Amino acid sequence: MATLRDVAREAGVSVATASRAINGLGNVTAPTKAAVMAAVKKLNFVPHSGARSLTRRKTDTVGVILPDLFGEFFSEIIRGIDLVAHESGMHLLLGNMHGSTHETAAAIAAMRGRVDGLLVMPPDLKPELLSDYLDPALPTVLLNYDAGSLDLPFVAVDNYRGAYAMTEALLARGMRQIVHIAGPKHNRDARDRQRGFVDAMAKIAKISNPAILPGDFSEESGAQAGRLLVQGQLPADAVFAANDQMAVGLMAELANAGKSVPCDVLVAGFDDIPLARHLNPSLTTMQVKIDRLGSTAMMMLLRILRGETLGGASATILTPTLIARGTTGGAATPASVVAAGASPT
Amino acid sequence: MATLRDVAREAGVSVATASRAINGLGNVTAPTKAAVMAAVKKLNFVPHSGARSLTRRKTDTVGVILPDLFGEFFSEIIRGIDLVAHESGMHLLLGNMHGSTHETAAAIAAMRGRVDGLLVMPPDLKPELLSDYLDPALPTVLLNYDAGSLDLPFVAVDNYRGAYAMTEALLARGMRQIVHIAGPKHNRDARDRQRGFVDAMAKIAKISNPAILPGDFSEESGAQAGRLLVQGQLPADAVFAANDQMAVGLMAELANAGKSVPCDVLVAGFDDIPLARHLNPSLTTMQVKIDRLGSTAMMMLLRILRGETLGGASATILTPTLIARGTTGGAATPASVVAAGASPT
DNA sequence: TTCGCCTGTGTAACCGGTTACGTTGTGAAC
DNA sequence: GTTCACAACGTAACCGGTTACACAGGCGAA
Repeated sequence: MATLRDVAREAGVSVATASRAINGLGNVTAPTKAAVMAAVKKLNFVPHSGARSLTRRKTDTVGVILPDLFGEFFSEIIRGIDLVAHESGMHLLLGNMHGSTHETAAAIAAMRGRVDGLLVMPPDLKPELLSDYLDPALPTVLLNYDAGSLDLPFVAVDNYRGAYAMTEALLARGMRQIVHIAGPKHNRDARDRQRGFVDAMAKIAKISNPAILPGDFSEESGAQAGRLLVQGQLPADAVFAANDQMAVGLMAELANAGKSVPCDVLVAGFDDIPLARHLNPSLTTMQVKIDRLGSTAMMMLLRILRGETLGGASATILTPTLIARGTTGGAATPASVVAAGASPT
Repeated sequence: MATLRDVAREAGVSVATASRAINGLGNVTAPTKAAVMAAVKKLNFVPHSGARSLTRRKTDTVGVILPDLFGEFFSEIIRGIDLVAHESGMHLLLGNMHGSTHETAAAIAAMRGRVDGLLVMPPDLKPELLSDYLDPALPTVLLNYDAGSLDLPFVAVDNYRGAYAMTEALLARGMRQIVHIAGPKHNRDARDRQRGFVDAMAKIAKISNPAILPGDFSEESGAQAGRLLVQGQLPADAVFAANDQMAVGLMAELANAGKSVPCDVLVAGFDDIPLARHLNPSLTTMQVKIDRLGSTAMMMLLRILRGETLGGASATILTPTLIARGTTGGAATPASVVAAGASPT
């Protein structure tokens, strides 16, 4: 592989001149520059970004550290980040904390010297731990995590208001026996959604201690809740699942038991996964624009890297929007609707 | 940020000794090593990977260059790659060619000095162009691309045999008027699938020139094909779409027209996207284990990086497996089946 | 003519690690 | 007591770029 010295020798100039010519800095005559460029072409020289980043003290790369997340959520976040990063010529270095606290520390440490900034999504991590791992000198934006006491910029989804709005909508349809299927206990999103549900029930319908079934965001846990419901243990005219996956499991179980949605019971989810609109009936849900989460965070990071101060914009809260579909008898999306996104092949 | 010299000074040793102690090389007494380690802790020193990779001439990073792919396909590939990379302590640098040839060259060039090897998925690129862009000195494995004349290792899906097998299965059910919805003309996968279909029809049922409708892998193009079919332009007892997305669009259109699947017509797809099992009826399809594609490629790359020769294993072909579901009246998967994969939140 | 000043270019010191090689000191063998 | 081998450690060169600074030459003004 050709180095800058090779190019300089070939062009008959010094490395300094070659560097200046290549980087388009001033103080190089046109003929000299042409000679350097010819040498570059001839040796097909590509600057060694590792070496360059050593002196420039910037890598044009941001580290993205995500938990063990697969599926649409993961790829949408990356897509949002990439969209913005690409415009600014930044690269993405992926780190995975694989669900373990120890790995999280390792993933963050491994980024040193490789990245200019960090985008971290630590769903189940305590803020104190997080601040131990994070390098204060490395600009960092948190994804889907309210840093609270920590003074770190973040972008998050307003799960509370989303759940509140969905509950309000169900109540507005006259439902009163609304059952909530909760997410994992330790998960912040799940807790906020549950709070939103409980508060809406209390404030709007004056119902305290509404029915809540346990769940863990998995399809199977939604199915379990469904089995409890069809056994008639719990009267319900509507079910609000803390995410779409559980709603899917729930609906399958209801269908097995001959229960009709939305005639016998309304169903609502949260997230608007691509599957939601294809269910039969299609699923009413709160739409979270996941790619926006990534792109917003990346934009914030870029501004920090440019030395701008975020000021009041150091925290961004994205509000989800309600998508009324068939499971609440709402505007059923025609089955022929065309899903956004490219084909998988 | 503390450097190695800081650590050495703090521990009262030379940089060489500090480096040896930290990297666990021999020739360091226990007390010296302890002193160095104490200094490391005190200054919380983390080696600068950029500088390290400059001398070591390895970065412990592989570049992953993908086309503009979103959704499940994208994330499954990454997941497969990450699984293997993580075990070997390798990092992933993401590059996106954003669908343009020019960007592809840029993405590859930007990797120089940042990565030890490359995983590239260039679905619509001509081999000649590819060889221009690729650095022969940089170990590269191609994803889902048979390099043909180029002598590059690759891992691909046997689209031909998959399509052949699916067609064979439809024929075995007594179908004879099988219509194929093709994918984009320039797409290799699509072409191979079409060939598999045509050959199976010819060899097994002695039917030449079977009916083929155009498509582009999008849901909408599947719906268009569906509209043609319900207008009765073309007699059909089965439809084999070149991917699942188109099958989804097709089925929606058939349902709109009151056609019953599988009573009036059988439907089959290709890919087994997560949605497939949730359709009503559930979709018969060829299952492609996408994560395997990524993990296999990564394993091949690792072997090359370790200096092993791949020998005969320089090309890996993954064979898809037929999943018979409701749309062919086959073993309908119970609706309550639990989907694999984590929840999106 | 001499003194600046400005422009184009070269020299060499970095960036933060790794490592070849040289130096020192210790104990065993003679 | 020498000699030698070997282990522990230090010095400095290097990886491949960037860039502060020095330097040479050309030009206009005094």
